[in-house]
Amino acid sequence: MVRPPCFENLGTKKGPWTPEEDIILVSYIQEHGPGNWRSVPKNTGLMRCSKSCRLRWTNYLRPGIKRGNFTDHEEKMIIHLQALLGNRWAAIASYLPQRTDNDIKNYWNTHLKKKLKKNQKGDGDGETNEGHSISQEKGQWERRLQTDIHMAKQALCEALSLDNNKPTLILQDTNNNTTTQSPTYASSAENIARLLKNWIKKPPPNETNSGNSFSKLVTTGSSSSDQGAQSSTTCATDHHFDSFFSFNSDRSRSVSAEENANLATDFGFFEEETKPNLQETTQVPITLLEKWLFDEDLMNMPLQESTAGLF
DNA sequence: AATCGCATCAACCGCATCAAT
DNA sequence: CATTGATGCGGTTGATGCGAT
Repeated sequence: MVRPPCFENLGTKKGPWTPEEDIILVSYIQEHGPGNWRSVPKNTGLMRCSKSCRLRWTNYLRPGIKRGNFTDHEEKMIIHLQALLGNRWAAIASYLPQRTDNDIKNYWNTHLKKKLKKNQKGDGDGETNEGHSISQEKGQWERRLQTDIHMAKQALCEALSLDNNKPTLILQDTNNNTTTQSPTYASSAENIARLLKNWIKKPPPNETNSGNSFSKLVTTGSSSSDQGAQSSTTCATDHHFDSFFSFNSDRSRSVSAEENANLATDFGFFEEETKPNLQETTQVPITLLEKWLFDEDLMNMPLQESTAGLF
């Protein structure tokens, strides 16, 4: 069969997204929810292919995503998970709910690879090199198993979260008080607000250039795996994970729920009554596997040692 | 100040997989 | 079961920024 090209329509726009396009996309998703990407360009008039819209949303505009400034812990996790799972970025990203697979992939290729090489030259016996070589030895089924366990857990978590008809986002403040909020596009609104601020400061000469300058100005937003695109429920699940894996030292989750709400409201992304509600939530107990996976000491241990008990 | 080369990261592309019919 | 369309994933590319010269 002949697969239709991604850019099904002639005249489909490529390259960096403009603020206008972002706003259109966010508004549309706010109204209709993520998914059914095929219909997005049709219904919004965006001259982008469905794939491009999905990617833009999942990697950049989706709420609850953190960009740049990888913490030491995140770094270790990525190294550890990469050794374990290989280049399965989506699977790795599912353990770092605030990060997108694309972000992790980029970070791996630009920073961590080099770091590992350096280490390899330096002491030849670093934690990570060993992990890497072991990953080669580990059979594919083992990797699959690792991911499948997580997938199953995620599915379960998702199923549980369906109890609450309204999907919720879970936030943790500086006092480690966990709160939830209904899904909003606050982060996206924040992105766009910031972006427009810069946009106004630095009005681009024309539409084409505007995208470029804009894309460099915006530094927030980007998600975990593409799962984020599936539904706001999944998004809630991501935050669920994030909240009970409170390993992330960089807890400065950019903006609080309330700040988000205000910002987004200021920006007119949702009506007053749809402002995020802060409510309490139950914590999901951490599993042994995840305990093992995220244990700080284990992360510093050569992989072979740390996996000894599992296989 | 101009040029060059490297680093970074958003976005693209093609293939794989899933789901509907 | 086969076909087809939609979505997900991972590798790669290209535009841009930035430091060195």
